Amino acid sequence: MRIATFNCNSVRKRLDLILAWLADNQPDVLALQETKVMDDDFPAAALAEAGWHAVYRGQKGYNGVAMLSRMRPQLVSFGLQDGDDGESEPRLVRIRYGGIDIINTYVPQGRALETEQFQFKLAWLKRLRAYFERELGEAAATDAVWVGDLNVAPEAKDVHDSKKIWPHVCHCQEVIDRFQEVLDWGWGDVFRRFLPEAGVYTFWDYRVRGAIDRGLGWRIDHVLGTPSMAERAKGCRVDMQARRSEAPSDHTFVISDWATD
Amino acid sequence: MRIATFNCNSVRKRLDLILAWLADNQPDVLALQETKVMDDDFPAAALAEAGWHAVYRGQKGYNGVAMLSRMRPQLVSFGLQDGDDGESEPRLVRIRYGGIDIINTYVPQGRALETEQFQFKLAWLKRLRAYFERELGEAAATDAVWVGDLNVAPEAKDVHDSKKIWPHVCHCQEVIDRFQEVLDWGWGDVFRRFLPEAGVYTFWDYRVRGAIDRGLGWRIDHVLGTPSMAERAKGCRVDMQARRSEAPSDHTFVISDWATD
DNA sequence: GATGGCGGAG
DNA sequence: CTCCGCCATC
Repeated sequence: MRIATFNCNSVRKRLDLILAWLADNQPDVLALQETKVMDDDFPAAALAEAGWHAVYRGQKGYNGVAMLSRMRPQLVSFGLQDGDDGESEPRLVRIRYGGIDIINTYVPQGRALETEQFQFKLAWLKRLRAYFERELGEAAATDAVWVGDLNVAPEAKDVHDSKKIWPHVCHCQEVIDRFQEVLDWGWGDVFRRFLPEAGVYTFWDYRVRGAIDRGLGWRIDHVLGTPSMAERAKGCRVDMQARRSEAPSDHTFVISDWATD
Repeated sequence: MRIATFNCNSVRKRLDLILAWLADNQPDVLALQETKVMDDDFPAAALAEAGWHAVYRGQKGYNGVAMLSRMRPQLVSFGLQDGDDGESEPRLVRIRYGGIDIINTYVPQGRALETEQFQFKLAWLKRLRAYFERELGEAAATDAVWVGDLNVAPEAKDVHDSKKIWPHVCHCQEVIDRFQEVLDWGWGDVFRRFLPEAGVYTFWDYRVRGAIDRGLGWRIDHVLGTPSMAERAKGCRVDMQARRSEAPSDHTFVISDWATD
């Protein structure tokens, strides 16, 4: 089973890139974030024509998540389901696919430390921990994979210069602590199990010239698994090619492979 | 001598198209309208790299004219030079090239009949007649070519359905009369001398689906010459290929060939 | 429908 | 730097 994640920064702008990537990489599931499209305008027809099923929830201009898969998922749900779904639906989609719960999140970025957007991000991570507890139950008894743009770089090696960047909305103690509380539900970092070295990134700011070649990236896209899934994890890698393409997203694809049982 | 004209609808968006077209068609001079770029941002370097000299005058967002040529023009001037040059400079450029005065204009479109923009268009044509008289002197004694987007479809055959369109800011009696006054200075219609048949157009509205294939165009881009130049005219044609290209302008190239003397 | 400008976001 | 939405122009 191959599960990939990609913050596409507009699914419409990246449609050709995504279709080519799907054809080349043949994942079972591709999780997309920042689709930036209302549901009526999601390019479902073009994806269907290429043989990909899509579930998606978007809004005008920002956010938006989707799950592409070869077959229709067994179950689909959107949002944190804690009473504020209008807000959280374009940030969380969960499918059951091949007997696995796959959760795709686009965690709020948080804008700046002193803003209420940052407080919202912290609260969102707390709500997410509650979501996993409430919706998935015991981690030890669940086959689940969590992927997405988590907007958290938890370790020093997740950024190119931790001291220089610290404190940042994606790399500061409050966010790391809140993220750890989510992990404590029972998530294991599958990305780092296979890519433990420093300098492996998944996002490079458009505004930083030559960021890729200068190694000025961030590891904020994640692949995590419950204990049973962590055991089944066979590999995880980052596809740099897409980030170097003609009209790239500022993120790139992360691909994970899992034993089918 | 080959002189071409093209309303490019943003020289930056059309740069690759223009470079490819120049390489294929090897004009001596290419007149551009609606470059839509401030002078500092004109892609002069990329053109120079391909061996093309450029003179240009633009403004923010709208209008803007340029002349591309293999060699530096002998003389260059911008605007109607009647005291309102700030306005008219991004609409008129004149060069002397190979012993010929070549005038490139982007005549105001005129928005709608009841607007002051339409009155401005009529006044602009009057000012243009005065310009030719004042700046070029006697037509019979002048080797001059006038090209550009004139926003005038003077004859019924210049539009796909004259009765349906009439009266339109580009196809109504007032504009035709005012245009005739400009022609009366001494201009001969070289485009129509070589392309007299109906259904030959240079502009197709983006908003009309399948406009090209359905023949729903306008002939509003012109090539005219003084009597001596009309005599030297060897041919005129419209290049449909560019309008059918991937990311086209709504206009296409008009190419004229002239005996070198 | 396809430009550009602007302001907001990342 | 590159998206979005909105507005204006043609």
